[in-house]
Amino acid sequence: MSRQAGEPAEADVPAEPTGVPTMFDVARRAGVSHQTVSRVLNGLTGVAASTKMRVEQAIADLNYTPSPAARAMAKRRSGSIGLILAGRPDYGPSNAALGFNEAARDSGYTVSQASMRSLDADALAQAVHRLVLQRVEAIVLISGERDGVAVVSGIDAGVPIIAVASEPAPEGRPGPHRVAIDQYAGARLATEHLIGLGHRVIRHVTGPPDSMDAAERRRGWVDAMAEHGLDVREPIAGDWLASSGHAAGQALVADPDATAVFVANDQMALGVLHACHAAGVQVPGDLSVMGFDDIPEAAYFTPALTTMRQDFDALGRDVMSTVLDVLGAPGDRGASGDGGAPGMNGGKHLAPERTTRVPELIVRATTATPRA
Amino acid sequence: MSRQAGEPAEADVPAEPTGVPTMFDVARRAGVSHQTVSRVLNGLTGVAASTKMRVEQAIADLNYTPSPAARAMAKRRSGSIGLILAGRPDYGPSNAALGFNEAARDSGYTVSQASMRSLDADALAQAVHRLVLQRVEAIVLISGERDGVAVVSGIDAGVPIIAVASEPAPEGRPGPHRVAIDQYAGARLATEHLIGLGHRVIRHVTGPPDSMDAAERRRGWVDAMAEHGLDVREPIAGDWLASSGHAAGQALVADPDATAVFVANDQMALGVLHACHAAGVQVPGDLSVMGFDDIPEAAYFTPALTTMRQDFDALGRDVMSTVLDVLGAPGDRGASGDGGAPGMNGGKHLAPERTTRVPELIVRATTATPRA
DNA sequence: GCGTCCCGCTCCCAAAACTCG
DNA sequence: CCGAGTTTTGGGAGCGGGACG
Repeated sequence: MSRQAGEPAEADVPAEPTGVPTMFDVARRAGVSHQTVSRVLNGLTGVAASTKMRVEQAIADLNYTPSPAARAMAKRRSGSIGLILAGRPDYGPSNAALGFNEAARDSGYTVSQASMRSLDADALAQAVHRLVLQRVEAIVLISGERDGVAVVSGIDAGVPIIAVASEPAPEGRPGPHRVAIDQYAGARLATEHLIGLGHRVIRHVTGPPDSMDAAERRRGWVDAMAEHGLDVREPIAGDWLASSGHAAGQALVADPDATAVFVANDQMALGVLHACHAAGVQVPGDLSVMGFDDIPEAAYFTPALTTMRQDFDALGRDVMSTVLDVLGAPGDRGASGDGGAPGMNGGKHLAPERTTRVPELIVRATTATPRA
Repeated sequence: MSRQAGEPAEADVPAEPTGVPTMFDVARRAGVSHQTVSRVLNGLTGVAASTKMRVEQAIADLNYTPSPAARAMAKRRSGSIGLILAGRPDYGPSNAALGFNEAARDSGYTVSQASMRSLDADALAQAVHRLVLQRVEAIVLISGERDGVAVVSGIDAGVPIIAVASEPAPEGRPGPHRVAIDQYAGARLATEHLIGLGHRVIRHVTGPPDSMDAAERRRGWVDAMAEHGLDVREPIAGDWLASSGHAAGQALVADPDATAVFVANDQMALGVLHACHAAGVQVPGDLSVMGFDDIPEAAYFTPALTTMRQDFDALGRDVMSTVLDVLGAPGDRGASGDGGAPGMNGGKHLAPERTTRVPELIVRATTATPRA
């Protein structure tokens, strides 16, 4: 009886709804029960075609849309996935996140983002916690930091966690599900390209120590060199930023032996190029430079950068596909990964291809045969 | 009575909760009623310190966290804001989104992301629609497209919409709330820097026609030139990508008069630099080049790029601050902007500074006095 | 500080309507 | 015309918390 008094006394016909219409409003208008409305809403069978039509008409008339909160409460499923993007919003992560976002939407999931510039352990743990409070059904972590994944593994989130991580899980502690592009293979390809050109002394500029991608790229370089019987020189440490590439470049130009360098990402390669130019070192005449990522600008570096292209968009989709697998596999809800028999992923959603993607070599103008 | 039969006959003591604990579980454990729990949860007064402590202990013991769905339903507030990031995830938008995300979190809001690579009208309208279905309390659009804002203005979302848009609203149709960095002022600063150096023929490479930022930067360039009595040459059309900058650069090097160029963003400036290098045109000796944005790589272009720095992170925070204002101002819930008296924004949250930010000139090595 | 009702929807169960032989 | 078997539909009890009285 909280209705306003003084209404035209119209028997007991419930007044027209004022705020957002509910299922009951629709039901009344269609002359059916709320239950029937629920049925047509969820596409259940057992509703006469004519009734269904009436209900749909009423829904349209009222401009009714179901309340996600009520639905989530009743079904005990939020229908949303948490996404944590930690660190600088670089080309790779941003694009992977976008691909993931679109894939999630296509699968009917909503994505709740908890991004942050910082990648310290506390902040990360808090982000996971906030997402858990939100009752997301899974958490996706995009941040190549090894420690980040470790932090997250340590949390018993109660929901599956899927991380973009190119390194395999450490023995014994499975941790989150891992998805990635094969950095190791890409690095080998890059190094072999240089070797194939005839280079013998190929140096490497790494990414930051805590980056798994950086470690895998370095490992690929080491293995390729070793396999070809080439000397593995001490790598030069970088941090993904062009500035560190610049510093590395200054060290490189002082190395009389090096005829080529495999730089762990394009931004640093830009820095190297800059240093070479400043020092009068010709690229690729005096030094061949190889990048990694193929950011859109790479083709317009001076000279145009030879690099490894990665399909980040596809990576994002792979992540979502993994989420679906994990969510579809009952009994696997929890932070820890597949402790059971591998390969027996019996979810209703199966990733069409679970083979890891490999970066693609894009040859441009910074690599050539070494000087005679 | 849906309990499993065969339980140890233990009178009628409600069984220990099995799944996620609820308020009632907490209440029982603390020996209070469920809404006393609610009170301490919401920090309301009127709870004895001792009781409060018991409740808190119970909460901790049970590891209880309130259900956001239930709360949303009861309070009729989702506590979440929708974010649409449309188009390529470039440096600017990505960082603004990050800043926004962090600010939203700090304000206790959750952000539901609906991003997409495409920026066509339909996709955008659908994104808005999906967000509305999710009952977000406001929608933020980050995408410099004029049409995007137009599309969104046309939708009666029923919730406030805040767009990053550097152009003022067209007369008559206020549309969404607008927040931006002052592109016009930045462009004037850039142009004046060049003029101050002594350049007379300064050309301009624009961003895509539908970009508001591009239009404002162009307008700034035009006005600055005109005010100094300089000839306003036909601008060269670009699309933000380095490739278009490269094409523009090729046209530029063929222009014997031009001694400087103001390029609408750093990526295109990179393309211009590339073209200059290929054509043997010295920068800044023969041609001064000015960029816009100051992406992290700009300092390592060859030569290092003079450009205008924008604080995207702050922009993101400004957006959130505006959202808070709008949400705090009752009676303004709807897609249309402030039809009322401006300045009287009486929300409980007031942006500390609502003055528009201006980009900052970063002088590096691509600009100099024109050749004699 | 506690009882009570309500938020908007889903699920379980039963009632009604219809089909046929 | 009846009863059994099938649809189609409706009733009511939660789900987990918030606002009053």
